[in-house]
This record gives sequence, C-alpha cells and structure tokens, in this order.
Amino acid sequence: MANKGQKKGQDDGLNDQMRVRRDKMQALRDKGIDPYGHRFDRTDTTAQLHEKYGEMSKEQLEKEHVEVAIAGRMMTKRGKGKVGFADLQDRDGRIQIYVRKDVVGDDNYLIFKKADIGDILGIHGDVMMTDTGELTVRASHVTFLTKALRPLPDKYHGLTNVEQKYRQRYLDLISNPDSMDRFKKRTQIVSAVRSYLDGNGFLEVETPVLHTSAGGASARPFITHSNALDIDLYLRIALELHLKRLIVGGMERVYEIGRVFRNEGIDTKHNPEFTELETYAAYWDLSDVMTETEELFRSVSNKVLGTGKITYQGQDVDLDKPFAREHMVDAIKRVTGIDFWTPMSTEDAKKLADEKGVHYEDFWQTGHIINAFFEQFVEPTLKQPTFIYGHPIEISPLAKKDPKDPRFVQRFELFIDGNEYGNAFTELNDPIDQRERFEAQAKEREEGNDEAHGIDEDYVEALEYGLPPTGGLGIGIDRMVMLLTDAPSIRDVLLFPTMRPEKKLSEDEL
RNA sequence: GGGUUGUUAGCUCAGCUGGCAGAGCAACGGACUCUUAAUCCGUGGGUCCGGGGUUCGAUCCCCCGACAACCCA
Repeated sequence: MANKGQKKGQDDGLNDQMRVRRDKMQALRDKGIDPYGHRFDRTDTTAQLHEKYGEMSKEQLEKEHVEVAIAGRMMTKRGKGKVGFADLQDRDGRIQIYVRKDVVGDDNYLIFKKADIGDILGIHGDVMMTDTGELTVRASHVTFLTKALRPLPDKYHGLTNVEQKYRQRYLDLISNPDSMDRFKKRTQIVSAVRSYLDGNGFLEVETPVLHTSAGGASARPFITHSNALDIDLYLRIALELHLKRLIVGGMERVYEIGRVFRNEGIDTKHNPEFTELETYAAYWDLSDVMTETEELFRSVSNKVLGTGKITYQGQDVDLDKPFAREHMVDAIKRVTGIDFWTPMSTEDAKKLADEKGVHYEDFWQTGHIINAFFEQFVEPTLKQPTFIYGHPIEISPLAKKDPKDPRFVQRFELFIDGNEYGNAFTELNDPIDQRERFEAQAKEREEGNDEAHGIDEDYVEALEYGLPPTGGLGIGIDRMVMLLTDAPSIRDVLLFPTMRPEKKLSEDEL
C-alpha cells in the first residue's frame, strides 16, 4: 500500500498531485525560497494561544494588538481571492490563520496562495477574533518552512484504513487527533508509573535485553547470535531474574520498565515486543504487593485521567474502590461448584476436565487443570478489579509455596473486565526449592512443553548468597494503556506495531 | 492453526443480473477582501491487490497467492 503512489500514474512514477507539488517546490526555489527551511522561533503553541486569548473579546484583542509567531502544518485552506484563511496544526492543536494580500504583500501572498495542504508554515502576525468568534492569527508575514510532496489523507474523514494507520503512523498522528491524544496519554501514564514508584523508594534500573538463557516467564524466545562471543543469545522474555539478582545485591527496591520479546502469536492483545513493568521490594509479601498494585492503578488513573472511574469497551470499571480478593480455588468453586480443595490425582482432575469440556495436554498435572478451569470459567466473569491469588505450584516455578498448602503458591493475578493486568508473587528465595522447580520445568520441557523454563544455574547460585523475602510484581504497560485509553487493540497503543512486510517480488521469484 | 470479511483515484467510499470505471474531499484553471467540511464555473486523474481460469466480454463468477481486520481454538 505504501508503494501504491509510486507505482501509479505516468512513467515518472508520480501521480498528478505529486507532480504538481514537485513543480511548486521548484517554483519556490526559482524565487529564492528554500522549500526545506530553517529554524523558526515560535512565541506560542496553538494551545497556548487558545489558553491566553481564547476568552478575550474582539475589541480587547484589537486594542492590545498581541504580536505572535506560530508554526505548524496547514490542514485546511479557504481561499477568497485577495484574502485567505487556513488552519495550522501543531503538537497541541490547531489555530486559524488569516492572510490578506494587502497586508503581507503580493509576493508573500502568492507563497500562501500556492501552498498546499500538508505544507509546514511559520506565521508572524497578531491575535484577533473573527466576526464569527474564532480566535485567529492575522498574518503579517508567511514563512515557508517545509514542502509536502505527497497529499495528506482526507481532511474530514482522516485516515481510517487500519493497515495504513499502523504502517504509516505519522499520517494517523497528523490526521487523527484521537490517536495523537492516546499516545500522549501513553507517555503520561508511563511517567505517572515512574512517579509513583520513585516516590515509594524504588530505584529504576536497566538490565540486559540479550540473555544467555531466556527465563522468568513461560514463553518461546527470539534467538539471535553474537559474532564476538560466537554464541546464540535470546531476547529477554521477562525482566525477573536479573532484577532479583539486584535484590540479592542489596538494592532492596528496584523496578524496570522495558521491552520484552515473546516469539508467539499476534492478536488484539499480543504483540511480539511489548513493554513490561516489574518491581521487586525486599521484606514485602503478597499483601504488600496487592496494596502497591492497587495504589499504582488508582494513582496513575487519577493523575492522567483525573478520575478512577473509567469505561473500558462499554464496561464501567471503578479503580477507586478497594479491589476484590479471592483464592483461585474458591473462585472456581463459586462459579462452577467444583471443589479443587479436595485432594485429587491427575487422573481424577483430567476426568473432571473431560466432563466439563476443558482441553488439556498430556503432560498436564492437577495444577495445570485447575488453572485451565479458572481461565475458562472464572476469568471472563471478573469485571471489576479482582486479585485472584493462590495459583497451583505447577504453573508458578518462581513463587514461594503456601506454607499451609504446598499445592499452591503465594501468587496473585489482577483481572479487570476479564483480562489480566498484573502478575505477582512472594518470590521463591529457597535455592534448594528453586533448583527442584527448575528441574520440574526441565522435565516438562522434555515432555513437550516448549514454553517451560530451563535451569538457570547462575540464578540459583545468586539465591545461594541469600535473597531476602521479596514481593515482586509484573504489569503489562501496553495493557494498562489500553485500559486507561479505552483502546480495543494493543496495536492502538503501540506507535509501530509489528507488521508483516508488504510483499516485494525478488528476482528469483519471478 | 481454522473461519469470516476486506483490498476500486492521493484520502473516504459507491459500483445493480457479467456489457465503455463513479461520487465527495484533495488537485489543476477561473471568479470572489471575515472564511471555517467556504462557495460558484470549468478540467484532469485508475495496474479495480497480484497471478491463472470460465466467457464474445470479468472490478463483478471460479481457483491460487499477498496483505490486513475481526471471530474462534
């Protein structure tokens, strides 16, 4: 699609509009005007003008005669012979400009007259109010800053072609203010997350993206190669194991917001690379992390949106109220009537799964099946923020056992509107237990689970020096942004989502 | 992995039962000194996603492929 414009039209590969714009660019050069100009001093952004002068009267503005300089992309244009109006757009919004031939002069007016929608202009002028009450900059001089050689998307409908929005995000940002707003909010959300954690004694750190073994989560990694070391390396699938090494090292409270990579399916909730937040705090347990998680969502929402009461895809969600807390086994019992507190063999559990139509793999044990029951029957019903805790040990190789019932671990996940938003545990700090969990994972891998963890000897060695009791948390930042900006797809909160390249035929394919 | 839908001018979209490819915006020429999806008159612009097939004739029907969106596992 991106190449479409280059292939159509005449022999030069240009369509009529592109040809006209190139001609206009040359015409500017011929007049001694650089179509790709230089620095331009702005006095205000469009938003600042609306803020400062939007409430003033026509007469007041006329009297004060405020001289300003603004710059932006011309989005619309309304000519009227010897006078013209246009809307200039900058990062924060738009403002109308008013250009009169008798004010700017014949030559300068011609520059405005010949300028195309999409060109970037600088305007010196004074602030006025039109008869219809629109705040406007009356130009005293038009400075040409950048020629756009391609036409912009439809000025009224914007860019709606989803594929093109993702592949050419800049066009989406230019023509769809909602999209621009969402990405600004994303920045504010990440900033608010940092602000909360920085204010609670956490140290932001950076750990390696290239790992010698991919651990900390269940996922297939991307593999790459180091020429210098002549070894294969894995792009990280989680931040966990390095951050906990830093807790061993005495940093006590650390967090990282970083890109992780999982070589798995792509859909509305998954992109191969995404941004994860993980935090670790020494001497905390699960209840501390629940408090942290709750405060984090609440404070970020209130800081960025000014409220904790939000709507996600039609579902009202209240982040201000205390989040519900329920044990996974209790939740399954509440919804299905099936009681997994009763000790049962793998065979018994598989029989229950057959009866209820729950799919399972050969290598699954009771814990895997409990989790499948939860995902199938309970997860979609959790609309308001709910902590589900007490996961089966089989699916949680890095969490500390529940001292009262070693079938389960001290772990929780946060669910809102049927989706998972956070995953946390009291960290397993017993190196002997950790080695056994890794060995169980290695066995699972042999039995066909290619997402199972490998044995990370170096990490076990770190634990042998002593990891203090620690509470850890992982939150998918992209999902959080989706929730707070009411985005239906993860691609709507990623500036450049992963896309398959458009097919280009190579020589040997022809 | 399976299913459904989509791909037509720079953008947004029509296109009937298979019969010369259409509109709005954008562009070009002209008129217009407070317009705002400016208006009025005129003009140009197409590899109908790609490749095969059926047919006198295919944007349309059939097959294969590309990319995307949505749903399901």
